[in-house]
Amino acid sequence: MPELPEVEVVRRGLAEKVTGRVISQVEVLHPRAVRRNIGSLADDLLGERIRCVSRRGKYLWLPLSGGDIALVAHLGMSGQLLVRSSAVPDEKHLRVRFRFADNGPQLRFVDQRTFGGVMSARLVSDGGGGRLPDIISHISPDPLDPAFDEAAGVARIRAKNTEIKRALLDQSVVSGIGNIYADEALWRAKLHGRRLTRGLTPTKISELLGHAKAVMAEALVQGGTSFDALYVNVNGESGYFDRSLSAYGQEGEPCGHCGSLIRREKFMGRSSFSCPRCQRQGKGPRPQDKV
DNA sequence: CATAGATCCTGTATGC
DNA sequence: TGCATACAGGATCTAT
Repeated sequence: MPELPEVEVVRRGLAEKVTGRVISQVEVLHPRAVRRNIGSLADDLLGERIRCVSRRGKYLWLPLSGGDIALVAHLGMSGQLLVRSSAVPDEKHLRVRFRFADNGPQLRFVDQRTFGGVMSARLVSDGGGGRLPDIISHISPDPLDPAFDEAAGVARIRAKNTEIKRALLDQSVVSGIGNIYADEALWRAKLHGRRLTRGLTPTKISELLGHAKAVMAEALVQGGTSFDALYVNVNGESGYFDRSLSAYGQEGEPCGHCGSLIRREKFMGRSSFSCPRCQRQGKGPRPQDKV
């Protein structure tokens, strides 16, 4: 559920509440919530000061004062990063707790489904003057990144011989987009997710990326999207963008463009929502055809 | 190498 | 009422 706008809301909250603080204790309550560390999570983090909070796509990372290591977090489906006073009782699905040397509010990683996790990683060059954790070096820049190169993004999509929604959801092609915002961007571009990348003009793909950027920026202004209170900011509060969705979850509702009823289809083992009139699947070549 | 499908996980909703 | 099943789905692993 948390996609780029929701993760960015969390990033801003963390930047305000944990920047500059020194980690004094790491308590792992569920081993599955921690993976791919350099050494032990506690050994890598204890005594380190948090320099800032960075994000690429759906990944967050907190560079540490030592200079070469960061605390990395991914919320998965149901992960939450909460900043809570020690007086607040432990959440039912509390997985990892970070305490600080100032004895102020704790940082808690809470995750019902444990698809998410926290880990330590080495910082390496991102090839453009910045740094990012080595374990996410395969993740492409996201459309809200000031350094996002739209022409390069179009080229990466065109280089994939697959359906356009698959390409949009592939974080190594363009990051930050999940099932909700993919459906919203495709609806705005009047494209069916099964249309093939090879059958689309660079102009159309550029337009689609523009819609993805716009819809995620609009969602961010409203604090993100939430359906069931699983997604919350660091204070445990939900966003409001679900009231503004045009396609995702709107089965049977009239399309905002033409009034046809939004349909629901299975795609990649999950639900996709689209307008049967505005978003025609078309014919065109099949993915297995040679160029 | 690239792409596609299975898999992890648990709470909620639905059906019989 | 209670049990079984479907569903939510991002990223990783495995198979082709």
